[in-house]
Amino acid sequence: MEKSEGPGPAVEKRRIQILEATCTVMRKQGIAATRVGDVAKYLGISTGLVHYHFDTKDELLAAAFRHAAEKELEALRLLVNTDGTPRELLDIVVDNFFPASDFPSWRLWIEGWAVALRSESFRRTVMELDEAWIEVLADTLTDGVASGDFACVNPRDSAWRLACLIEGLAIQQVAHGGVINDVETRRLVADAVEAEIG
Amino acid sequence: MEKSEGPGPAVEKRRIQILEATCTVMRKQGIAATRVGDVAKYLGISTGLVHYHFDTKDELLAAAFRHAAEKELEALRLLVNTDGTPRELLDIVVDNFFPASDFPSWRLWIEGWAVALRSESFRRTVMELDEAWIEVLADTLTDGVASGDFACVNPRDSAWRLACLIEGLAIQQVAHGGVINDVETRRLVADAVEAEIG
DNA sequence: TGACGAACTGACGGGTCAGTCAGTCAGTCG
DNA sequence: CGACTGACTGACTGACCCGTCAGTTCGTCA
Repeated sequence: MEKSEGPGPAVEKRRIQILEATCTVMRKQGIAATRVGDVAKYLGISTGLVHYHFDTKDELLAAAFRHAAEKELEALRLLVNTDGTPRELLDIVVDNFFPASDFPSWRLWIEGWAVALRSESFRRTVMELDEAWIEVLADTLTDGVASGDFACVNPRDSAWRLACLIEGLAIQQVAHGGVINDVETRRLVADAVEAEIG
Repeated sequence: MEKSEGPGPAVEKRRIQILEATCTVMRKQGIAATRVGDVAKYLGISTGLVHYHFDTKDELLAAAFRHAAEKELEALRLLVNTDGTPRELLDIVVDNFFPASDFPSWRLWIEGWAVALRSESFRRTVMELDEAWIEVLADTLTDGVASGDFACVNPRDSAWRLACLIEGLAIQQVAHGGVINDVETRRLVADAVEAEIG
């Protein structure tokens, strides 16, 4: 068998298994409080094995974060890749973005932004994935403008504003713990959406 | 001298000195990477003395964060407490909020939100201070509406939307490191401000 | 002057945790 | 079969760092 074609499927399987375990632990304990030992214990393997697949803890955490974010993005793209009026698709995207729909993910992102301040690999991941999200929103708006459903002056600007608004609201809701409630948040976003496309 | 009136001025002075040193270290190294020893070394004192004034590291960090945030808020309130048209005051508030005007503070806030996910004392501080900021913005808008300068349907809603938009943009700019540039950010905010008060 | 306590020191205990390493074991190839 | 390799273990180490504590200094008050 040819050996120069990189790691075999068994190794790749183990890598992914470790990545997903790391995601689970990160979601439960937070990125900063995730220990290599916790990941190993979760899988019932040794810490040595984790280090066999990932040289350093930082590398492990960054890879796990990217893995989680890419899976989420892929799921969103699948959702948008359906038939539907521009308005329906926009609602799907905004709903998916929404804090309430998936608290753990927002918690991960909020921590991710903080880690990105000091870690180059996190910074790149967070930047790429965050932009990709906004790109999906921008495409949806652009399509709607092309079909005459929406009347944005500048769809890309609208996408950035809506995305950033939702991020900010997510922080208020997730990190602060419900100063502003879910209903109110949805109303604020809905009004902003109307203002952008109206 | 009466002793039951709490700690003397010397002690209070030392407490504040330690708090501000902690802020400096936190700004430079980040909250998570701030050690008690670093604060002590910065002031040329022993770690024991830091613990003499603050029982635990967590208490120190939370108090330092609150101290910094309250000082910033006070500065903003002073700025707004001047004469000026509603429009001028609004510009002052928005400008002060702005990422570019004070990167280190935004970095501290971004980390603060992440820490708030796990720390009750941080959560309270971040929540109170964040709301106070938004309150200042809301008051400015409300005054403008009362005087007939602005035409917000609901000034409080507008304040929340603008504040969250700016927070989201700050993350894009500070954590990601300039995907979106300063000029573009200002334009996005300016357009949103016009839309809200127009 | 001497007692007293508040402010302060610096060495140290104790716990945590990332990463290492010698060695085991199962599967594969010649 | 026997040599070899790659996946894996688990005990260990070395570093880090929080919080403690016995002891020192110094100002104040009786």
